[in-house]
Amino acid sequence: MSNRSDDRVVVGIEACALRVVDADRVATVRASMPPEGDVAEAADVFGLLADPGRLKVLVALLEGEMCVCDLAAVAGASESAVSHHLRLLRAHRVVQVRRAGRMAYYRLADAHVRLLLDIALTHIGHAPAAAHPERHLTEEDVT
Amino acid sequence: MSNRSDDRVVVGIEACALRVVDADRVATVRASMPPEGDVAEAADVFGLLADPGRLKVLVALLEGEMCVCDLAAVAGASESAVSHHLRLLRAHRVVQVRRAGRMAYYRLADAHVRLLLDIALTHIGHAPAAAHPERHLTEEDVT
DNA sequence: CGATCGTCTGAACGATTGCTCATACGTCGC
DNA sequence: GCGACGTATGAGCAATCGTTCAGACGATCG
Repeated sequence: MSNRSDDRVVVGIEACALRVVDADRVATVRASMPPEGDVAEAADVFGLLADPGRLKVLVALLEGEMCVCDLAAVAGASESAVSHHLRLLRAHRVVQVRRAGRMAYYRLADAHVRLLLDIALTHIGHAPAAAHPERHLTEEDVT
Repeated sequence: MSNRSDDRVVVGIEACALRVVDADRVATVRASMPPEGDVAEAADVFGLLADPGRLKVLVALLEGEMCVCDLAAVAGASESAVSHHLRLLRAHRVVQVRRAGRMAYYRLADAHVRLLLDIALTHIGHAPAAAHPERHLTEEDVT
């Protein structure tokens, strides 16, 4: 599939023109890429799982429904912070609430998110311990 | 800060004391929760997938290795932005680079991330269209 | 050799995030 | 009724993120 690799092509498919090396491949992959909205939605869902506090809340909910204050205790966060998290998760239909008196019992409402959680936690345990760059970069890895 | 001694309990397991409703359950779930480091690591990985630009790059790499400029063309981002993203992904061992002359060909290096991508994209397509609250909240869902 | 290319990097800025604080709501006990 | 409770919300702030810009690096071409 090697088109002239010395013949750069300039494409202006969307907004800006970028040089590409393998125009055919770019076109193919571009075509097989899910629509912009779906990618954004997926990124959004991943974003919900990207916070340790929220993630702990969700992991706790894997075991069944819980009220806000217990979730806060499990996650080691303030009830206010947990409530904010639950609001976000509720807005994305990831959790569901059941009200009983003044209590609010939350539970996972998205099997697909539950699957993502299971996979992530399963694999993290026996992963090659990729690295723990808390937030800053710790690269220089490529040999 | 006194509490009822009948059912409410105050726990001070970690740093702050929080009121809990079901102390046994909190203890159980707390025990079954993966260690702090693992949760943080999982959150970190999800964070890598939480940006649309980065996600598009990774989805493109699902189909095989690509050079930076082609990835930029596919993702519709600047080559600099893509390079920054690839640096992050490299630091987390999510992608791997192969150098050929002045080109750099990247490819997915983490089967576990590939699985997460597959699942997310598969399910997003035929999800109940949870909602598209771009960034702001669009809740008022609980009946 | 110098010019150009593909890639990588650091600094800086704007946008977004997640927290705390204060407060408001509905529910329960007195 | 009143007060306490569990929860929900908004404002505000500090920290982080993702981008662009400018420039540097090694590799290749003439």
